[in-house]
Amino acid sequence: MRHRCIVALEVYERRLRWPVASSLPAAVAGQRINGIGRRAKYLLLSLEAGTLLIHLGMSGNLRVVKADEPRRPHDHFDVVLDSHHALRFNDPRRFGSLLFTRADPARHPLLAKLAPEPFDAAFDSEYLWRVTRKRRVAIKQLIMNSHLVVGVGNIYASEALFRARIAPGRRAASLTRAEVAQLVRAVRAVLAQAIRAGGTTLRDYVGADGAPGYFRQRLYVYERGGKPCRRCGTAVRARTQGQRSTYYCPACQT
DNA sequence: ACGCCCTCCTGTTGGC
DNA sequence: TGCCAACAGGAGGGCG
Repeated sequence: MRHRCIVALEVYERRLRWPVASSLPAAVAGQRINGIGRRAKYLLLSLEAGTLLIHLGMSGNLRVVKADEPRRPHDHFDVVLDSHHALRFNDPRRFGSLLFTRADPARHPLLAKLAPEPFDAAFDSEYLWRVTRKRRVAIKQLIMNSHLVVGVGNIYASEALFRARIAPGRRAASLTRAEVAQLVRAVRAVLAQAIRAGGTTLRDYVGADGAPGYFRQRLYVYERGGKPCRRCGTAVRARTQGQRSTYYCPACQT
């Protein structure tokens, strides 16, 4: 992928989370991929003239396929490479996005205000302590706020809080210093383990090679409502917070 | 600045 | 079996 040239960008469906700019194929055709990066959940393909930003949304996936592989329903664009392969984006719900910027991608409006990465030194317990003070919002919703910390989606928010033994409905400001420190460690641990397992396949998620992620087998609470807690045996509870499902153990998490 | 709620879209699941 | 509502991995935006 890296150092490959983009032969063409073929867009089959422009109606993604943000409409795909019609100028995009011409802007990236013939460009070399100088580097591949990531910021929060945006994939960054660094080209000579700018940067392609790809977001998978909830149901998107990106796979490397042979360029002549027949298209399937919900295949929305192909980044065709000079290796006779294509980076193919499929997304039934079309919550994903494809953007291009000629400027520093960090200054793109969608990236400029993003919080530190969980593995950055800047995301430490002092930082989380500071941003949780005076916040009335529930801690689970706070750690899913990408303006405060990025990368923590609905699954990992429940899992991190379980591991930190903090009830998801607690107001952020009620956390003690010790709990904040524990939560920073838990967020990092959960994400590190999930990455190692290849992610979490609930239904149809696959990686670029088509393989599912195996972290689902290691989930302690997510999607386990009514089942016994893996630590204490108490029935795991399900509830809704901010229109998202939340799972927790009422005994382990306080 | 903050918190709450809505929205985009399609596919699957579960209840009746 | 069929129908329909609820729900699903994200996150920007509007409003009070």
